[in-house]
Amino acid sequence: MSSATHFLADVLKSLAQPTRLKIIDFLRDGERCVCEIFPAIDEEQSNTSRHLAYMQTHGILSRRKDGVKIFYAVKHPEVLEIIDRATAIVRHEVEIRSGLINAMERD
Amino acid sequence: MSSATHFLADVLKSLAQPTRLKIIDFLRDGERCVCEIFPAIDEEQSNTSRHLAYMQTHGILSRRKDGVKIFYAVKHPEVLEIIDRATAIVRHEVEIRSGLINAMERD
DNA sequence: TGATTATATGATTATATAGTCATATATTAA
DNA sequence: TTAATATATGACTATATAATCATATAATCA
Repeated sequence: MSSATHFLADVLKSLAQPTRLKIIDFLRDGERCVCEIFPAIDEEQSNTSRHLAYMQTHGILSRRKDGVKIFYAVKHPEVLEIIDRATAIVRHEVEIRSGLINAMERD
Repeated sequence: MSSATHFLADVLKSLAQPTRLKIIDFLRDGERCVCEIFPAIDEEQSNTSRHLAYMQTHGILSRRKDGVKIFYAVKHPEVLEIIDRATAIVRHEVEIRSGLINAMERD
């Protein structure tokens, strides 16, 4: 299997996790330090730190150090575009499935 | 954690796997039966069948039966848009990283 | 220097995932 | 009815993942 396909899968995998999606959503307004991120998303500091490191390693987030604080930011605008399109798919699917439920109820 | 975030993560997870990416890429031209898909991507029939079922369950692929054959197709155009944007991220990252390697070699 | 704050990481556990082999099921053809 | 073909699935294994707790490291401040 080509390494490009694996790299592509890894980029998508970096987004395909609830805690990471919450982090990215919180970073929509711009860069934030870890100390702001983990309380905002209501996750443990250590777990948040691991997910941030994961996304930075996979090229999804940038990292900047200022004193003791580490600031992370979304690195590519495509990340937010991907999430917006995936959200559109979720919306379509919810519509389709609620339509099916309504049709069943009419039977 | 909200169920919408989990649904969103599941949609992205359906795309974030090398074998599934190969399947989706093969389906870019339109619907294909399982018997065409698994030889094209060079995977076992059973493994291919599982990934197809996974993506159909998660709303990524549509499924149509015609005799013994089952035809699958990409259900939402956003799926291909997502993959194209993730590919752009991969390209940017490869550029950034090869730039870093060149800079190291100049030192 | 010693205390405090911010972040990262080792060790561990529970769960999820991908893949394989063998086999079941369903449809069509002979 | 039997054989052949297409697809799905049970059982299993190896590996990856997410989360937690405790602790290490690094920077700043008193």
